[in-house]
Amino acid sequence: MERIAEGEYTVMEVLWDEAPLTAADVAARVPEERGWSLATVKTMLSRLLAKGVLTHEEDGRRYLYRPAIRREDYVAAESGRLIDRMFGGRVPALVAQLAARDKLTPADIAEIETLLKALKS
Amino acid sequence: MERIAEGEYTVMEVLWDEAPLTAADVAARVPEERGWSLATVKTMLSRLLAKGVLTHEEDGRRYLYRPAIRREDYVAAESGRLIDRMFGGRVPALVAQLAARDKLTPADIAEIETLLKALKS
DNA sequence: AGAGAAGAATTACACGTGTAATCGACAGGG
DNA sequence: CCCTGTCGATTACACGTGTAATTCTTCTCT
Repeated sequence: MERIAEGEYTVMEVLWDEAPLTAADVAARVPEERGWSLATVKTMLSRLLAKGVLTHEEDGRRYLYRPAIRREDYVAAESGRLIDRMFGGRVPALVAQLAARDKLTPADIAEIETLLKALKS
Repeated sequence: MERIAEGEYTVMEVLWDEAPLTAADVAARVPEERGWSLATVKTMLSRLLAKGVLTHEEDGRRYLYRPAIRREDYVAAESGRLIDRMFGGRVPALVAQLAARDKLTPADIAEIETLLKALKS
């Protein structure tokens, strides 16, 4: 699967959330903080099309864009890459890391335990 | 903390594993698959120095390089970024993701459970 | 002493990315 | 029917990154 840059990912998020959308609609939904012009958003859309992670269909003289890949798939691929690179592919090493850094609230812990328990049945 | 590119990270790994090292030593320890020339490794070292994540001390007419940041710190920062970006900062969402993708072996599950149990005391 | 090896520093260059501006086509309002 | 705004397409440009080669300096061996 083609890699998606960080800025491009912002655009994908918009479309994963709601699709299909026109370029203008996407621009309107991109988080304020990015402060992007419509032109910038259009560049992103072209590049994402070129990467094959978006498709577009014509709607009069504009396009409606929609994701060509599923968010879960991409997220899974990216998480996998990180776990491989930084934790030797060992998920428990990641969890240990988070624990050591106090990134786990008691609620998180409980939730994860429930989740794991369900897996074993 | 300065961001470290993927190739640069390879070099950091070498030095986190063993330091201080000369440029030639680092080059010798970089994984074969990268197929890097000594020149390339030296470029990486310079850039990492410029980013402030390495330090060097003189040893005769060459340098000995060593990490200026701790691996755990960098790994924590990167994992945090991923979890924020892709899982809205929710660790359980990440774990659920991994579970849904069968990324968790029974051994992993057991290990994580033990880990979490230890946290609650 | 001179030549070659070994180091770091400098320069190179293509590709991806963030961030647009500009261009050319067309549609709708006056 | 023409102007103006709206589209997508094309072009721009600087910075980071992967991947070196070249240059300048100094040490060492003959």
